[in-house]
Amino acid sequence: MPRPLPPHLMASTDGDSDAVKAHILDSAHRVIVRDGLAAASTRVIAEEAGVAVGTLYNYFSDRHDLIVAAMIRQAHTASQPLQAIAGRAGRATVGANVRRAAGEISGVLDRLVPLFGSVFSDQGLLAALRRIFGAGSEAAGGFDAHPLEQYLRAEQELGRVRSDVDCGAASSLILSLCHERAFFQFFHGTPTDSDAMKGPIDFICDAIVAPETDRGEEN
Amino acid sequence: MPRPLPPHLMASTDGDSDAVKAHILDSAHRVIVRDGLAAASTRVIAEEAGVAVGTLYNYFSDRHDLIVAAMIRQAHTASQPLQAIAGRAGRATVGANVRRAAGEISGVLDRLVPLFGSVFSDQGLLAALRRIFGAGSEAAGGFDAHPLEQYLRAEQELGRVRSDVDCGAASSLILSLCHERAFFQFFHGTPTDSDAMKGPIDFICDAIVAPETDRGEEN
Amino acid sequence: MPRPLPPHLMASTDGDSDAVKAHILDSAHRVIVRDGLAAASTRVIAEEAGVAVGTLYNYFSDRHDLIVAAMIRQAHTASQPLQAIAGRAGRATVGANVRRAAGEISGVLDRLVPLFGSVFSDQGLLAALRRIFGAGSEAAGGFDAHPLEQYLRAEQELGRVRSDVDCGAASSLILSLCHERAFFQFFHGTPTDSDAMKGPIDFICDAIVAPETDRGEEN
Amino acid sequence: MPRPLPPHLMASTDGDSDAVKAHILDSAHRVIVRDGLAAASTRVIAEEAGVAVGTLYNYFSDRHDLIVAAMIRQAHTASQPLQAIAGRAGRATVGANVRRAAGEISGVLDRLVPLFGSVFSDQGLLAALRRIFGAGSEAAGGFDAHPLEQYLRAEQELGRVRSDVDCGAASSLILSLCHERAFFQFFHGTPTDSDAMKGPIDFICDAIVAPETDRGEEN
DNA sequence: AATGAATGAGCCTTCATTCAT
DNA sequence: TATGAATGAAGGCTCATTCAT
Repeated sequence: MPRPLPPHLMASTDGDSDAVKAHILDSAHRVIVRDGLAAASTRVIAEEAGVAVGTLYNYFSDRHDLIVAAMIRQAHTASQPLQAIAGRAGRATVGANVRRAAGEISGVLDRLVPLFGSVFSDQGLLAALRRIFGAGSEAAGGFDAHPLEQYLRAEQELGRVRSDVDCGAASSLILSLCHERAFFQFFHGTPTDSDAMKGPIDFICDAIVAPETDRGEEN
Repeated sequence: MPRPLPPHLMASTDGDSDAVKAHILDSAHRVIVRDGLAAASTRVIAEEAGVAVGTLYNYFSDRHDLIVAAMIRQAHTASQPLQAIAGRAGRATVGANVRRAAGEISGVLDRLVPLFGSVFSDQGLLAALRRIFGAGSEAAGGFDAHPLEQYLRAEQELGRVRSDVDCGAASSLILSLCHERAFFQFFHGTPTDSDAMKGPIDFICDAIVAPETDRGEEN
Repeated sequence: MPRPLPPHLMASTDGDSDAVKAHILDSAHRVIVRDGLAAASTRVIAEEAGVAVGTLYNYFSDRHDLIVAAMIRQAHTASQPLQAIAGRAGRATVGANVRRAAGEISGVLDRLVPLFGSVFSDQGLLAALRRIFGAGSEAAGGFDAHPLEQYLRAEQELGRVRSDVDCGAASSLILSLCHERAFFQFFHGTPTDSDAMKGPIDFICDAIVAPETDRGEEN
Repeated sequence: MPRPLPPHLMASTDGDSDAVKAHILDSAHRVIVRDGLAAASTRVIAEEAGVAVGTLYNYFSDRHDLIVAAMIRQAHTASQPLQAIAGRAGRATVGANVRRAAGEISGVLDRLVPLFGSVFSDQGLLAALRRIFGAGSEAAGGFDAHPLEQYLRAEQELGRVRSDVDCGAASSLILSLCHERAFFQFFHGTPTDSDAMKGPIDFICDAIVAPETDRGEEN
């Protein structure tokens, strides 16, 4: 009854303990997104991962631990690419950059919302995540809100965003919008109308873009 | 030997079937908000309602049905007062009205988010709600987004909101913001800094208020 | 899936809740004595009782509670008849009465030792029983050691037991002997040689019986 | 790649297979006494011994085998010193020797009872021990009852124990008493009142000591 | 002859649901 | 129509055991 990992897993992880752990976390993530947290039993997660139930406990102290780890892992890996947003100041146009950022943020949230949405049903899980994310400025999705705000401030210094604009406010509005859209999409189970965010984003761009710079080139 | 309802319930419902149903739904709501959906077992709900477990099945076909009904009921009763927003056009100032509306909407969402948040952990529940709310314009919170938009349009007709403003967009941004704030508050378990929304709301007000009308009185 | 109790149980308990509880406790007792505490899983106990596993939890808060209750019940019902020992002073001969008491006590211990012996393997159970039996004079078997001592004192007053005898000591020795014999019997799994206790009991009788009274009739 | 034993074990056992075996058995014994048989899992025993779980199986065929061996080992080593009792005949006084022996036997039983008590919860274990101890005169504690009886017989030959005394009976009573006290102490979890056995032991001494010899010096 | 990850049966417990009363 | 005991599937978790290294 002991056996090494099943061949397919052995092949993809090369027996590396961290790789197996990551594989299990990804399996858990898949199950939660597909069937909901309530259906993410240890048995189902183990099946999805192609290991025995007991094996899970060689890597995590209990289900709770596993679920939390899966969420954190996704939050980190998914939001990683957003760091690039801050560095685009001065290139292309502000409007284009903001729209692109909104699209990227939405993509990230489409992956995180189904995961973190589940958390609200379980007080224990919620408490654990609260502890982990602390009272900092981290968003519920686990990603840092700043790259977009940083970008806007940089553009403001370059004179492409009006000097009287509250960049934090603008950033918050865009993020809220993306968040909301992701929740709606998950709630409805169907892809959002591709330009559902167009109106609101235009509204914000119109309000922040400095007159001389982008006028005329913006949509 | 069909006993009557327990005295206290008999007193408050007068034996009316709908009143008993409402009482059970409110009990379920209380349990979900207090302990999370995962802890809202039939036994706990029955205890909260002061009836026997079996009694629940005289009013609802199963737990699923009961939970969904409790959510819908809350969504309706809680968002009811928001209808008043639309009728305030022309009174006070646009800025004041918008801020007041944002406050009211936040209050409603503070009650709905803990309830609807739970839904994402259970695909079955989610599917049921999707069916009920349809693909319409209803917000995830289950309340209609329109009163605020209607208000803004009315002000636009009165000339107190700039004619080039996309009222739908502005309304969406405000609602997203309120939604986000409510989620954060629930996620962190602590009341949000009272003026966390101030910056973003100011941003929007500045962008929509018509120059001649409110200038000077607005912050 | 609800069903009333199975017919045979319904017949013997008449649906009385206490009777069902007692039936379950007796089933648990049977299992523990037959297979050992380690094998007394909820599933096995439920099977022995002819009910579903879940039913156990309608009567006991958990397995621990059930096991402890089964032990206490046995201790009480089994040791009940020993109270009669104290009242036999002055009848028959002291030797006969002591031998009879030893036999009765042995009979009781034969039933209790297999039950209470198990307790030493489980610190939690042991702690629970310690709490229940307190630090009083109650014997490990849960029965009060006194009836025999009371009997000896009564005989001493009647002059049939020598006035210089320490009745408490004599009683302790007899009880220890019975206890030991019961442990041995259970340990070896075979009935003890019927007069294994004869020598030691004779020893004690010789030492306590007052000369004039029993001499000649005693062995 | 059969690694060597961990350094600390290598140091204390010198790699000797029997020494390692003894070390493991002692570790098992410590765990059983400290936490109870139920808590003596292979993992815990291995940790206590400072070896890997798998290593246990290089020395014992299974957990059962290990536990039984640990018990036997303790029974032997612990009761070893009792052999000295038999050789004290003629020295000091009978009363003093008997009391000393009782104290020594109690000390041994205080160590064995927590170990053997566990055995009654597991029919398989019990059966194994029954097989090993056979139906001989070996006590449940696993120690030979004879040294004390031998001592008494020797004193009888020396005339210091009355010639009409049944030495086997007296020995049995003393052993039973010690046994009982050890069980009580373990059951209650607190050290027994130091002279709880005084009365009964006095009772026996009074009954066996030959008049001329010890009279006057005995307490 | 050491290691410890993998295994899966089995344990205790909870839960939605039913139905005799 | 109110009740709540009975049910058994399912959940989380532990454990003795094996075997590739």
